[in-house]
Amino acid sequence: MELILKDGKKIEVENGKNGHDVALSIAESLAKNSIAYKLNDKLYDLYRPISGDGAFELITKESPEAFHILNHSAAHLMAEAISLLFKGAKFGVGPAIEDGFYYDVDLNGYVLKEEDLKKIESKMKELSKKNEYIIREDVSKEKALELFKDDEYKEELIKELDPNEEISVYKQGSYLDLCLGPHVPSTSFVKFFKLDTIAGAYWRGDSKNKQLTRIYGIACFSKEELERREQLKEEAKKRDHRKIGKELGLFMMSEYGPGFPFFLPNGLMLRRQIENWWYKIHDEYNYKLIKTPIILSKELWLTSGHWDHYKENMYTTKIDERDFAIKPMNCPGAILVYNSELHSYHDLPLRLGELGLVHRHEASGALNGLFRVRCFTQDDAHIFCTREQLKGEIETLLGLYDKIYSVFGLDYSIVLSTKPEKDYIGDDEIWAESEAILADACKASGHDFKINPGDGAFYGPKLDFKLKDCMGRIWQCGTIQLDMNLPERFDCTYINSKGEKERPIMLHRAILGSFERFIGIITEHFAGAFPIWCAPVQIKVLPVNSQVHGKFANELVSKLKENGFRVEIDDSEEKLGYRLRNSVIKKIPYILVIGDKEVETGNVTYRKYGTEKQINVSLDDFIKMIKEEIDSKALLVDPKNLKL
RNA sequence: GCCGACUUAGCUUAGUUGGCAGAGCAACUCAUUCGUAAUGAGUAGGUCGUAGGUUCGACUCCUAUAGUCGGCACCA
Repeated sequence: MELILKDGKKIEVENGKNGHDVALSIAESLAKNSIAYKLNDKLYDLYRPISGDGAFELITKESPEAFHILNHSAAHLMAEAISLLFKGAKFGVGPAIEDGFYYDVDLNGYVLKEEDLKKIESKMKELSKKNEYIIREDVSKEKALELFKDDEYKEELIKELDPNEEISVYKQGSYLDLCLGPHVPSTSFVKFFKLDTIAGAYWRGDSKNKQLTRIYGIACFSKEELERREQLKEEAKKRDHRKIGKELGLFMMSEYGPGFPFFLPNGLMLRRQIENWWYKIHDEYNYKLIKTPIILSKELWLTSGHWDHYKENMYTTKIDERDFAIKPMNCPGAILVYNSELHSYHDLPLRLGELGLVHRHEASGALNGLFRVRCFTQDDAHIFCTREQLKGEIETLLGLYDKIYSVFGLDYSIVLSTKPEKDYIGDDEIWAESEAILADACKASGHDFKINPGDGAFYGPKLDFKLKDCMGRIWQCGTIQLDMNLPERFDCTYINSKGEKERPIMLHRAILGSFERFIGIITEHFAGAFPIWCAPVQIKVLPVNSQVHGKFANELVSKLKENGFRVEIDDSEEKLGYRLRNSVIKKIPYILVIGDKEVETGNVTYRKYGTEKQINVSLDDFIKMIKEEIDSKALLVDPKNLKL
């Protein structure tokens, strides 16, 4: 049989071993819009039909799609192994995911152990060696219900399918699964894999349902690829902000305050640099900066609607017999500031910025280092403007976001979330108009964006900013949200040019999101090797012999401090190599070694983090260089090329 | 909150069927005074997360509880 590829190339299917099955499988694939494959020495080249006329294109094994198909088949292989090892096991769903696959299984109350994963893996290897063909079959709904009558989960899924459509099932050996496909042609494709974690997961993702046992794994086309992915995980572990935070003395947690982080001297120094810079930029962008109280009365939260909609997540208290709540958001405070005086259209846009400390009672199981905490500081702002000013405001904001993210070398993408299907407030017309304004502002400032239909908040559409760190992980940090709710509830107004009261447009926006989380993200992004402008300690001075060079070294420290640098000296009576190592481990940007040579000439010898070169320059040149590096907010090292 | 795992010195950790809790790093002391990733010797440091229980005897087994971690759900 001959396959025609997209580029016109033809491929002959050889009549080798199992030639019949191969032809059968390809014929099926053609008919069912599934995948076909090439039978020769490279068994794992996958093809997909690009039209109904038998043309195929190559999906290289490097492509995400091939990886996806392989992992989906690995999920089936695992399910087959489980069905053989655990009689009566029932199966939920088992899809491929971005970095592997999982299957949700019901083992009748049996608690799966780590050792069981090994057993399942061995069974999978055995089945892989058997090289069972993965055959697709289309059956009627009745037939499908009959086939899966012993599995209530599959049954439930089948019942929801269109009775007039045929239902596809995939079979390999004794194992049969309800599945859309596609799959690799036979089990031997799934050769390099690993099962890594066992977790609980609600059936159909609903916490009202029973929890099934979810087993996660990963499959690759080669041993090397599998090892590479394992290594990436190892690297991520080394960058873990909880580990680095401890090593560098950035922050700590205490069992006396689960989810409430403590900032340690180094962590606070880092944070102060970012805060100072944030304040400075917001002054430049004509924000009015405020600080509003953490505790405010119940009535305020009733007016804002938080008491009714968000009460479970709010910390409440009583003061002098009156109910209060600790703010979970800064908006009402900012609105009180806005409403504290009468505004004219000349005042707008009014940008009220606040580094606001909020508390939210997050579920205990949601807590995660600095990524998910119960108290955090949002880099918040509430912008009050007229309808006409909206587009310009958004464009300015997009420029501001660019400026801030680029300092950290973080790429980002924008997602526009639009009107929910139901339970939203505001006129459809205003929704449409503001969605268009958000989209236009992105386009006008040259930003691509994706649309997430129906994912807007009930009170307005929003732009979300997804940051990508050096390991390719995505973090949602920034957001710009239009709010049609609170200005109404709090009766915010301004006097327009005709002397009439008018309702301003209100935007919520945060760039970093929360300081805590953002510091967690950049700690992992930089693996603790922060750019010199925000590094807790910028320079470490090491006298070769503290008795001989200590005095000179201390004078040098004073001079550097006078220049505003964050400097420490290590004049302990240890060998230079030992003290040098300690400074490198702490990821201090510059190490100055002071010995006879330096004392004589007055020059300094520095070693920059990430290099081993010793560079001798005059003190003035060194100071000038560091100042430039701080002012330009240069990265210390390429975060991707760090030796960890 | 739910499922599961984990919790041993400041940190990283060993501890085999229940029988005196062991190490490396850090700290401290002494010697060493040294030019780019760990000088050597010694000292001290533990109610084995917490509270109960079983047992002649519990770090080890059981129950409860707290915290952490991996997921799920949540993130108006």
